[in-house]
Order: sequence, then C-alpha cells, then structure tokens
Amino acid sequence: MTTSAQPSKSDRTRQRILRAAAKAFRQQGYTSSSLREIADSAGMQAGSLYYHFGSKEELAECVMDMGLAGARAAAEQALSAAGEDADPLTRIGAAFSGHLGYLVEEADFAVATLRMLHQTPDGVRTRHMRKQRVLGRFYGELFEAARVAGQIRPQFDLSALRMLLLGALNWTPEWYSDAGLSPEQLAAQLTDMMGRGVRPQ
Amino acid sequence: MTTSAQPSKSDRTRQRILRAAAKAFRQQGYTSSSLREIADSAGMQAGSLYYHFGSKEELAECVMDMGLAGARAAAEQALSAAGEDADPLTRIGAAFSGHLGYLVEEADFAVATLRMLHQTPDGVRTRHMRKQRVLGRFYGELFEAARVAGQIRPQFDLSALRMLLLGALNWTPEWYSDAGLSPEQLAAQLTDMMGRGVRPQ
DNA sequence: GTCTATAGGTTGATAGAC
DNA sequence: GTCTATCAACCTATAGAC
Repeated sequence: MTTSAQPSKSDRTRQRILRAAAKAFRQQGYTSSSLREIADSAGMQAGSLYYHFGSKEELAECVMDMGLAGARAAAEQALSAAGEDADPLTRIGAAFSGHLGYLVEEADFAVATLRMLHQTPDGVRTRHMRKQRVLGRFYGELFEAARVAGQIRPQFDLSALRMLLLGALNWTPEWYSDAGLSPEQLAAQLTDMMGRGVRPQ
Repeated sequence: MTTSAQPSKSDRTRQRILRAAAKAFRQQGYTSSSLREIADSAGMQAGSLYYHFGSKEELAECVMDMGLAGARAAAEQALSAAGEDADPLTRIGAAFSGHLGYLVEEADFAVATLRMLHQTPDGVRTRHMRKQRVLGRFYGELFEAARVAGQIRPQFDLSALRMLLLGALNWTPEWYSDAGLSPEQLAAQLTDMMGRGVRPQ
C-alpha cells in the first residue's frame, strides 16, 4: 500500500533533500549551487542524491513544481475562504494575500522557483512556463470577472494589469523583511491601491 | 588627451565585450555564462578578455553599473522633461515611463543587472545594493513629495508602496513582448492604477 | 591587443562496495 | 540507501609568443 498515510523513510529523505535544494537554489541560483553542497546540507554525500533523483535538472524541476503548486494552492485556498459571494475585486485581493503569504513563509521554494527559471536547461524552462499558465489563467478569470462586474474601468488592458500586479507580488521577496508589514497588511496595501488608487476621496 | 571626443579602439572593443556580456548574462545569468562564450560573441578568444577586464567578476560589475546607471538616467531624464511644475504623481509617472523605456529598450543591460544580483560574489552584490539605494532615494523623494502634497492617502506605507510599484516595473521584462502596449502606454496603465485605482468613478 | 596553450580547480554523474 | 572513489568535461585565470 503506497497510499498509506505513513510516509516512508525514503519519502522523508526526499523531502529533506528538496528543502536543502530549495534553500541553496534560492540563495545562489541553479548553476551556482553544487550537488555536493546540497547533499551536505541534507546530511549525505553527493553520490547518494542519485538514489532519489536522476539528475540535478530533475531535482530543480521538483523544487520548481513544488514552489509553483504551493503558490497556486495558497492563492486558491485564500480565494475559497473569501467565498463566492464576495465581490470580484475583494476576491482578487484575497488570492493576492494567500499568494503573498506563501511567497514570504515558504520563501525557499517560492523564491527559488522564481529565480531559477532563466538558468535551468531549456526543457525544464519550457515545461515550467507551460505549468505557469495554469496560474495565469486562474488570475485571468478573476480579473475577467471583475471587469464583467464593472469593477474595472474599460481603459485598462486586463492582461497588462494582471501582470503588473503579479509583478509587484513576485518582486516582494527582493525587499520584504520581517521588520515591516505582515503579508496580509502588504497585500491589503496592494489591493487598496489597485481598487481605489492612492489619491484621497 | 584621454578626454578626446574620439573613443579609442580599446574603448570600442571594451563596449563590444560589455554588450556581449550583458546579452549572455541576461539570457543565462552570471554563473552559467562562460567567458569563452562571451569572448566568442565579441569576436575574440577568452584569454584576450583579460586585457580589458581583470576578472569575470569585474566584467559583471561593469555590466551591472551600466544597467543601474542607465535606468537611473532614463528615469531622471523623463522626470526633468516633465518639469518641476507638474504635480508629484504626474512626476512619478514620468519617471516610471522613462525607467520602463530603458528596461525594454536596453533589456540586455537592464535585465542582466536585475537577474545577476543574487549570483554574483558577495563583494559585487553588497556594492551593487549600496549603489541601488541612490535610485531608491530618488524615488523615495518623489513619493514623499506626493504625500506632502496630499496626493497619497495617509494609510499607505510609503516605502511599501514604492517597492510594490517598482516591483511591478522590474518584473515587466518577465512577460513584456513587443506584441502588446508600448512602454509609455504600459507606464500609463501603471500610473493610472496607482493614482485613481481601477474602479469606475 | 590578441593569440595559443595550459595550469589548477570544481562540477555532474557513474560504479561498485557495504 | 548510503558511502567512497573516480572520470570526463568544463571553468577561470595566467604566461608567453607574436
């Protein structure tokens, strides 16, 4: 029964390797991180990694899959917590808040995923960009719903607007530090600016 | 007379190397780009690079200096073109527009600079982050002026607001392609959202 | 200024013992 | 499952000819 609730020892070792890899990839990127270093951080020798992963490339792709899936899951969970009855802009704000929470709290996976994209081999990169489109469509539908509901003025290019805001989100790890606002507060600032603008009235 | 208007042959070769390096660094990052490849793209052998630059690290730092200086110059130039009499939010929009124009038109230098930061050796990185603060202060003063003029509601965290918007800007190279809006149109979308928000009225 | 040749080091990956 | 040992490839940087 591989569907047992108990994770095997191999499963747990695999997770330990993935965490070590995410940490290294986040700090130094894909190419600068050596398997020796990742193995050491996971408490083993470099050669032993190959029992769990076929190649460095495959290990990186697993980290990126987890980072992307985690961000998406966080956004979807926050969205459903907001409820179907909330108005579309509020729902976008909720998704942003969940998304940003993941970016900050699971920064190793989330940031490694964002930073590795342009260093990984072609196959990994193109596959990952294809997977990213699922998240893109998720947000695309939220923005479309807001536009249909009349909450977004028609002069906005919906796709550009979405990417500008996701850019603001994805860039936060570059400057965010615990000393300031919480992820929720930060997401609230972004959502408030998006909806009403910074001007008074 | 090294201050002559004529650039020497050495100067022009140097520029050719820098362009080749910026292109490679943008596409593959710092670590994945080899000096052989950069030299080849500049029409010379790897060893010959060392006549012009002391090390790979130094070459990267030059590219990053140019990318940062270019972005700053573009923002400052657009700001002064807007004039001192323009209202503060309009001035911010003008700076964004110039900044974004540089990101798109000199993408090799601008994007290489953004992407290399977390791959370069410690010395290069810390020095570059110090240089970045000049641009941070530049925008910080523009936002402060807008706040003082009452154009930004007091509930906004000025620093977070600035970084969110600069994040939206810095992320554009990840998705921008010529098929859509011009840099000016895109900056206008961002500025309009910042000022009035997306909601009608 | 640019070339060739190469030193010296690190890397991803494999093979086989345990 | 993990270790040790090692290979082949690649890298940055240097030295010396031209």
